[in-house]
Formats: sequence, structure tokens, C-alpha cells
Amino acid sequence: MPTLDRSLVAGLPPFRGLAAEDIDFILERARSRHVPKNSAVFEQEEKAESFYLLLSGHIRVVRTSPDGHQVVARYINEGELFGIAVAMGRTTFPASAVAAVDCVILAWPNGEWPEFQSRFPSFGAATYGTIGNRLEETQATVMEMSTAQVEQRIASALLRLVKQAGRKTEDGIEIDFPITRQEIAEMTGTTLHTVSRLLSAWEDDGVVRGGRQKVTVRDPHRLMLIAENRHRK
Amino acid sequence: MPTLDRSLVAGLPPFRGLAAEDIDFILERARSRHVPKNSAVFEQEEKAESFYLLLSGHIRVVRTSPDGHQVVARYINEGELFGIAVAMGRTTFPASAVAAVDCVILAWPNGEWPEFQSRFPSFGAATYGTIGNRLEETQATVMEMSTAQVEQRIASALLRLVKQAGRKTEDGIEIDFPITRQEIAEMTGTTLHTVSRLLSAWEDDGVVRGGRQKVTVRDPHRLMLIAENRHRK
DNA sequence: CGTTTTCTTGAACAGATTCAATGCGTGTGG
DNA sequence: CCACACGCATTGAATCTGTTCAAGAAAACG
Repeated sequence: MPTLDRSLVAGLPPFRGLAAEDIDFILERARSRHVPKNSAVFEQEEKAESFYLLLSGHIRVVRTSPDGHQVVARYINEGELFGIAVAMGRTTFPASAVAAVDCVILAWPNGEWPEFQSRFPSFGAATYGTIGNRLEETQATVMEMSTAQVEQRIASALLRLVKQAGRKTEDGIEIDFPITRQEIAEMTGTTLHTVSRLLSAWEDDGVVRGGRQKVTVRDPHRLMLIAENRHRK
Repeated sequence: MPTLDRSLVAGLPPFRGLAAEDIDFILERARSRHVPKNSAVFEQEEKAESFYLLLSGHIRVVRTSPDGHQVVARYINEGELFGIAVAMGRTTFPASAVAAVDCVILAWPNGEWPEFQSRFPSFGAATYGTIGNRLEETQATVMEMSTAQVEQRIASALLRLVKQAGRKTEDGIEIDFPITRQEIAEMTGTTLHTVSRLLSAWEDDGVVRGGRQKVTVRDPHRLMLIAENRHRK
């Protein structure tokens, strides 16, 4: 197997500040893997054997409750670590990770973690920073779900998606992976019906443009006003 | 200033597995502090200069949104670390920490963190484990808020409180610190009115017993059925 | 003893869900 | 290659859970 090229990851936060040979050391221990659209990298409750980095594509992190309800916890963007249960001292994954499009990932056996951690403190720090950010984001979500109306939550979610995975088109900014109304509902704690209704209304207002598994934001500013509940009712 | 006695902390997770002299090393660098009821250890957005351990008492972690809404993110129990922004690479606190009762805390300057981390890996691991647990709990909260009814959420919250800070009385298990209906509402994303109504109804059923800033759970099992939505309506 | 904070409870209202029916796209199999 | 079935999306109507508005009672505090 040819060694992975360090240019693949050199710019990414976890590798920033590492010497070329350190990056090579880490990459030599990685396995790369292609993950076809809609297949899972790992499943909730599964024993965590590895941790991962998303090289390309988009991954949806989904939690399922005992009674079958699903919640989309987040989307992983290119260059982000995920499935880092080992860094939190967990033995199982708290959620499933599903490829939203065809993806390429790197995987390291958990056994490598302690060495990476101690040998490359900046790598460890970046990982813990990632976890910290996710805790912060998740708390922000709780806050939003406690205080904001559905309309505002959906607007915020779209803005976040557009920011993380927006692709400019002639028509506005399009979310760069297929996403259903149902999934938007699972991100915002509502039903696909409500999402559909609101998107339709916004489409009439020219704020967004819908499509099958597609959303394009045409007027981000107006969407922001909606998210902040400062728009004319 | 007399050195703190190592028996204060020896049993606690962050110190487990450390040699006596290591514990002393860490304690020598700590400052202890008394925090009167209702006063803040630190405030949201404040620059994080230290990290903390709660020796005794109960601390409420509160997030306030730009528009003034408050959410109770969690309660810190005796023996837990809190305000560990430094371990997540944050420079400010994402929430405020308020003493629910008179508390005693230890504080370490953030500058000590890197040394503790590298010198006592088990201390670092315990800290990261704490962060991981909180992320996990917070995601569970999101899940609950997305899928469960208010009644179930309040029941779960009470059960969690009772588990973490329950004190047995002749009448049932009492939450061991003053907590208002408003605060329960802020934990569960509802209003004090709804909390009050439900607690009143449960009191009529003999499941709980209310009081000013006080809740006693008399029938945890029945409360569990409510939390799981498996009780007769 | 008056003032403030906490808690209770009724009534009206509303946002969002649920139920139901239908339409539209797209990918697959005959 | 076309038809059709399935997954995804839309939209109306009815319903309901929980909020909001309003008024007051009870407990603590200075």
C-alpha cells in the first residue's frame, strides 16, 4: 500500500504545527477508506475501535432513541475528526455516522491514540478543542430549542448548513449535499410537515429555493432576520 | 496558608491512581475558596483564568442568551471539575456558575494545566472523560427535547436531580438544594407555569411533594413510568 | 408588618403536530 | 426504454399540548 501523501492533511487543524516527518508518522498509521453514499462508518452503541478523519464528502451524525426517534446531531465537514470516542474515554460510539455523499476517510486504531496524544501535543490539543467546540455547539442547540420558535430554529439550521457546506450557484448558496425535509426536521426537533410548510412559504417570499433533497438559500440576510425573529410577521 | 489535606480529594476520579506526592503537588498549587449561596464563581463570557473543583455544595451552570433567556445547563456535584475551559482550548467561559448553596471550591490557575496534563496523564484523562460525559449528556438532552413531551422531560429532570443530589427523608427522596419551579423550567425548556401545574398534579397523585424551592420525590418508580410515557393517562 | 419572591390556578389562545390525501421525481425492473 | 413503484414533498383540516395572560395566595425576608 502506498503511503498517503502528506499534502492531503497538512493544512488541517489537527496537523497544523507538526513537522513533515510527524505528519508522515501519523499518516503511516492510518488506513484510508472509501464510504459509499448512505452507508455507515460506524453505528451507535458499536464498540469504538478506531477514530476517523473525513478527507472528502459529508457525514451525518445520527442518534436514535430507544423508541426509534432519530435526531441529527451534526454534519461533519471535510477535514474534521469524528468518532473520537477514545479521546473522551468512551468505549462505544454514542451515535451513528452515515455518509451523506460518497466519502473518503482516514481511520486510526484507537491503540494509536495515547502515543499520538503524548508525542504530538498539538494533535491532542486540536482534538480536545474539537470536542470542546462540539460541546459548546450542542449547548447552543439546547439553548435554541429551549427558547426559539420552530421557524427560527429552522432558519438557524439552514444558515449553519450554508456556512459549513454552502456552494455558490447562480441562484444563491446551495447546501452541497442531499438533505431531506425529514433530516432538517431531525436537526431542529420538529416534523417534516412543518419544515415543508415553512420552506414553501419562504420560497414564495424568494428567500430560499427548494428541490428534492436540496435547498438553496437565495437571501441569507433575510433568513438571518427570520432566525433572529426580527422580520415583519 | 496551611497546605490542603490530601484526604479532601484522594477518592475523587481526577485523583484516582495518583501517588500521594502527586496529589500533594497538585493541591499545593490550588487555592481554596468559599462561595456564598447565590454568588457566582465565574460569569459567562468572562475570561477564563482558572479551572475549578467543587469540594462541597452544589453549583448551577447557567447560560444566558443575547435576548435574556436563561437555560440551566447542569448542576455540578461535589467532587466534580467545572469551568475547565482551558482543557477545551477556550479562552472564555461559555456559561456562568452560581452557587446553589454555600460552596467550597478549589481553583487552579490555567497556567498549571499543561503541566498537570503532561505530568499526570490520569488527571488529564479524567478531565477529558468529564468533558466527554458532558457532551454525551448534553446530546441526550437535545434528543429528549426533540422527541419527548414536557411532562416526560420534567419527570426525567427530577429523576436525574434526585439521583445526583438526593437526600433520603422519611417522606421520600428530597433534592438536596433549593430549586425553584422557574429553574426546573429552565432545565427542561418550558415555563414555570407548566412545571407548577405538573408538580401540583403529581402531588395530588402522591408521586412528589412540593414546597418552596423544594421537591421531594415520594414514588420514583411512578415518576420513571411518567418519564418513559408508560403511565395511564 | 409590609414587600418581595415564589408558587398556584383559571381561561383564552396559538404554534405546531397529527391525520389524511395527493402530487411529484427518479431510479429500477420488466 | 418505458412504466411504475417508492421515496420525498406538499398542503388542507382538525386537534392538542403547552404558552400566554391574568389574578391572587402563600411563604420568606428585612
